[in-house]
Formats: sequence, C-alpha cells, structure tokens
Amino acid sequence: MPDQPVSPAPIYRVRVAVPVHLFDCFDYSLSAGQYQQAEVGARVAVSFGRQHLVGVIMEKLPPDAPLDSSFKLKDITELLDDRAIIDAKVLNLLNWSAQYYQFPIGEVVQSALPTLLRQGKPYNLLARTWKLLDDQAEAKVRRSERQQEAYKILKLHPVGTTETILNLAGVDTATLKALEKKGICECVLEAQDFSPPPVQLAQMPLTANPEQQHAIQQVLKYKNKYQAFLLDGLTGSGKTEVYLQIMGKVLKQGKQVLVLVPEIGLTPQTISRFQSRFHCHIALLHSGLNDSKRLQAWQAAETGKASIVLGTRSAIYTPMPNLGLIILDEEHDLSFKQQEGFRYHARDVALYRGHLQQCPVVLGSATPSIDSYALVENGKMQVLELNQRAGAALMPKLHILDLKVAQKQHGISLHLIQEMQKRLDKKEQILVFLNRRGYAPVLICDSCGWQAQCPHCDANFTVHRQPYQHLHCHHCGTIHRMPDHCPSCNHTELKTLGMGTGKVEEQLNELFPNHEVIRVDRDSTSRVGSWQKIYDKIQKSEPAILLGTQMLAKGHHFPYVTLVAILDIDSGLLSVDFRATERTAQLIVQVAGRAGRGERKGDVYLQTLRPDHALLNTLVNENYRAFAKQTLVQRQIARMPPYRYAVMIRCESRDQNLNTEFLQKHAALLRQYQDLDLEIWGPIPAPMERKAGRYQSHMVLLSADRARLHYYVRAWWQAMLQDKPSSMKLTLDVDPQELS
DNA sequence: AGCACGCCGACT
DNA sequence: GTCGGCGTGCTC
Repeated sequence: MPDQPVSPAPIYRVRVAVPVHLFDCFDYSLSAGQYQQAEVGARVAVSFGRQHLVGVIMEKLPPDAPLDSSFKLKDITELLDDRAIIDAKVLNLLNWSAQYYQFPIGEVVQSALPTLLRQGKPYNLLARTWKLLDDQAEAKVRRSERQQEAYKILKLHPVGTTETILNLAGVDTATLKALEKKGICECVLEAQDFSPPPVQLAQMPLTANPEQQHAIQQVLKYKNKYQAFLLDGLTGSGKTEVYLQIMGKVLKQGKQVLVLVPEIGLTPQTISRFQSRFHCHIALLHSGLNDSKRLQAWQAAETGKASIVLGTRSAIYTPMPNLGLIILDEEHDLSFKQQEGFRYHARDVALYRGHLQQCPVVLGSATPSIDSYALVENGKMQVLELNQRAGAALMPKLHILDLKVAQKQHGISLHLIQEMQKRLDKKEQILVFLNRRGYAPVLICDSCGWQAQCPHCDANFTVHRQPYQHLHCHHCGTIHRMPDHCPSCNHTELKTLGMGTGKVEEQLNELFPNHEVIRVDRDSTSRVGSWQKIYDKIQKSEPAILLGTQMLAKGHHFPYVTLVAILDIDSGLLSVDFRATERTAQLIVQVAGRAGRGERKGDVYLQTLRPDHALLNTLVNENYRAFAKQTLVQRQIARMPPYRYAVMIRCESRDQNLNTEFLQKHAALLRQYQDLDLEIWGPIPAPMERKAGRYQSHMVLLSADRARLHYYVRAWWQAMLQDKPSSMKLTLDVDPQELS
C-alpha cells in the first residue's frame, strides 16, 4: 500500500478568560468529546501556572487553526457547565467593556458571575424547600403573629415552596426554623425549578396624567428596537408610575425587565412598590445578599424565571434571556460608576447593552447629569419631561443666606435660627445638612498655630468626640489619641476650628433645648437597626431636628419636614473639580425634594460666602434645567466633558519624583501622534499628595475625538504597563468622574 | 493579581 | 546555622 499523507490529529482548543490581572485570554486543549459539548459562555476549571482557576470559554478555536508553539498548551481540568451560562449578548457586552475600559478580560468576566459560580460550584444547587407537615396547627402558632403569617402562607403551597419565595413573601428564615422546631413544617433540599411563574399585574386603577401618558407611549413605540430615553421629572412628578406602567406592558409581552437603582436606593419600600404591583418572580441583586441568595437570584434572572431583576450597579451584567427593557433610576447618582478596579459606568454600559439587545433604555432623574443632557442635545437620547407635581404639593422655595453680612450664632445665621424656631413651634420637622462628619475638621494650638495632622497623609486629623475623644484621619483611617497639650510648644490650650456634624449637634441642642436633635451619619448610624428607629421617629408628626450628611439626601421621604438648611455649600461650589457645581446643584435639588411633600410648602436655606455665584443664582431664581443649560454652555466654552472625552492615569509609589518623571516620559510618547487632537494635563501631584505613606500623581488626557483617543491610548497604556517599575501602581480611568 | 524562586538580616 | 523579609518574573 502506498503511504497516504497523514494529516496531523486535530487539536481541539478553547480560548478562556481566566480571572487574572492580564489582558489576554489563554488557550487550552480538550478532548474531541469535550470540544463538542463545550459552549462559548460555559465555565471551565483550568490550571494556570501553579494555581487552579475557574475561567469562561470566550471562543472555540477551529481544529485547524494554526498552533502557536511559543507556549505549551495545557488541557482543561474540567468542563464545568454543559451549556452557556453567560449568553452571547452579555459576553459581547463584557468584551466591549474590557476594551472600552482597558481592563483585563478575565476580571471583567468575573463581574458577571456570582461568587459561588466563580468558585466553580455546580450550577444546579439544591434549594431549601419548606413543606407543611401539620395543617391543623393553628393553635400552636397563636402566640406569634409572624408564625401565624408564615403558617398561612405555607398552607397555600401544599407541595412546598422554596425559601427564596417565602422570603420574598415576607417570611424570614428564622420564623420557618421556629415552626420546624414545633414540628409544623420541614426543610428539604430539592432541585430548583427554574420555570417562570405566570406574570400577573395587580388589579389597580392605572392613573397617569397626560405628561406621564405621553412618556409611556413614547417608550412603548420601541418594542424590539434600541432607543435611549431621559425621563426628566421633577421630584414628586411620578417617575416611578411611568416606569411601572411601561414595565407592565413589557412584562405582558413575556419579556424581562432590568431595573438598576443606586446603592442606597434598594430599600424595602422600593422593593415592596414593585412587589405590590407585579405578581411575578422578582430577583433582587444587591451587596447585602449572602452568596447562595445571590446565586439563586442570578439564576432566576439567567434562566428567565425572574421577570424583573432589581439591582445595583453590577446587575447590569446579569444574563437575561428575554430582556426587553432597561430602567436606570436616579441616573445622575455617583454610585453607578465603580471607583476602583474595573472602573465601569453602569449608565454607559446600560446604553450599550440596550443597543446590543435592541430594547429601550430609560434613564430617570429629577436632576439629570449634564452628560445625559448632552446626549439629548446631540440626538442620541430622547427627553421625556414630567413637570406636574402630583396633588397639591408645592415646590419648595430656595433662599440664599449671605454669611458675610448675616448676624450669626455658632455659625448659623440668626434669620435661619428664627425660621427654624417658627417651624418647631408649628410642630414641624427640620432637616439640617452638613457634609462633614466628626466633631470638627481641625485641632489647632491657640498659642503657636500647630495643627494636628495625620502622619501618613497630607491632611488634618478630624476631631471626634464619639464614642470617645479621639483624632481620626478620614483618608487612611488612622486613629490617634487626643493630645492634652501642643506637641510643638507645650501649650495646653488646644481648640477646634470649623464644624462637623458633632459640633453642630451640640450647638443645635443649645439653641433649641426643648427639641430633640436626631443625628444621622456614619458615626451615629453604624449600629444595625438604629436607622429603622430614626426612620420611625421621622414618620411621626412630632417636631424634631434631623441633622446629617449626604446620607439623608437620598430616597427617603420626610413628610413632616418643611425646612431644610444646608449649612455650608461653599465647599461644593469652590472645589477645583469641573463637576463640583453639578454635584452641588443636584444635592440641593435632591435635598429640597425632601421638604414639604405634603400640602405644606417647604423652604430650603443655603448658607454661603459666595451669594453672587452665577450658577447658584440660576438654580435658586430659575430651576435645575436652567442651571443645566447654562452649565452645558460653560462646558462647551471650556471644552470640558461631555464636549471632550477624558482619560485619567493615576500613578502611585513611594517616590513622587519617580511618579512625575514616569508620567512625563510617557506623555511625551503620546504627544508624538500628530493626528490626535490631544490635550494633556499634568502630571501633577494628586490633591491629597501623600496618602497612607504613598505618593500619587496623575495626568489627564482630553480629546474631542473619542474613537481616536481610545485607539491611541490602548497601545500606549499597554506599553506603559510593560515599562513600569514593579513598585509602582498604575491605574487607568476612562471617563473619570473627577479630573483632579 | 497570585505564587513562585532568590538573595540578605535577627533568631531558637 | 535557619526562618523569613519582599524584589522580579511568569502564567496558555
């Protein structure tokens, strides 16, 4: 027999995104059988170097693809899923994100998976299912209201229900365990049922005013098509009702809805609002979940069992087979941008996801970001305005208090104190804001001017009096005992300068000795449950003074508050960052929205040393939209984002000269590209130059041509990482929130 | 990012 | 003598 040319045995390979801080995917070989079964989007266990990791198949290489002999190919350890658990569209979204944010694909892919699946746990976990054993147990639960409720619900499900469903129905696990102890029910592990329950809309009259109706109809025009909408609605104008009615229609078509809210926005109130309207499976994805709860919620979304997915930032990467609508509420909120590691912006990712998925995306806010207004301006987003407040509610009035000329007591204008007294006399509540935690921001020596500074940072220590006297650095967390004399001149008269919430609390107690001051900040609300207590007090019609930081500004309703005081808005107005006024205006409007939601008219007092500030006056005399319009013009003139695109490079090491020299060297390389319209700021030392003993410098790149900017930065950034000394930490921030 | 190997200080 | 400090090099 003549020799036949022997074709080499095919080598079956997959390209895997491995969870390491490296920019490439890695190829692994597998058997013909495994190759046939393997799907893009399934997990594989692989050995990587000396470690064992769980990666995701990004690509099946054709068997005849050329073999790269520069590395030795390893076999996968195991194929973990027999199907794709991340669908093609989400994989596409992840690939795009890794490119856009210049972050390693393996780590980006991890953000789409719940912890247990990242750890390689099997997909089909058994779910805890509760079954009723005794259906004549009424007498045994008579003494506990919670147990009665749980018993009633268990009775409705003769074959048993999963713990998730019971929890969603308001039955907590502890109650079930109590019933189990009494022998009323039992817990068994059963394979989960991922079939979606039928979607039912609660029977309630749908009320929408003409504006709301128009908004709903506009969005519903886009069924299987991408369109971005900005729902620009005043506080109290019924944005949520618009969301709910659009959702109702989309759910009726058998599609899933993804709803993203800010980190602190996922309150029990928000959840119950959705639950009472839609009787379907709602998957909740937020940071407070334990690993198995999170897995279950994720699986409900991924299998299509859940019709609604309600989550925070990272939920934007949840696979959903029938996604038909994305809603992102409070779209201006900072928490949508991840501020470390993989620095993505969920709002921008949401827009791209809508585009991939061919479904509408609704961004809503009472104070939309300037970025979103710019998208409206250039036709990439359609604006839907809601201007009517429901019922007789009036918009609160803003007042500027000039601190330069005002008579003051303890740094609070006398006029404001009088107004506060009037409200308290009328048994109304007051909200006082100060965006500074602690007792006072400075401890100074009366004799020589020495100031207490953190030994690790270029920052003053903040004086705290609670829970005991101490100095605390808010930048690195260092805690120091309170000195009893000046370390520089031994003088014993040390005094505090400026006000934190702690000091203001003291002063308010002094000014209004007959009224309770309720302080809400990280120092006073850290204990679990204390927020609930505060919340209960707020809901009662009793005169009270609420004192807090930004924590108070968001989401919560304070029906009895008729006066809001912001003691110091200047730190926001005078900040060097170009977005500072935007943030301050949003804060003012959001805070104002807390006041006078009922028929009582609210007033908002702003204390400032800059009463003539142009943008502040536009906000006070006109409204947020006028402010936004003016800001857009200013940004355009100054050629700032969103009219140019920014990329920020941070460089951190123990040697500041090394940082600046390194950045300078690479800035010069980038400047060589003549066809890139580029402006480079810096490198300059970071505003907090020394932080926890390390120095930071940064540099900002600005260009009007986003595509070209990203194109050049891609190669340049890789070269920079290659060239960096190992002791140096470099981070890239695409579309940074702050430029300084 | 891990996790190795690799070469210099204070310890049972 | 070692135990271990963290400097740098690699991972399909």
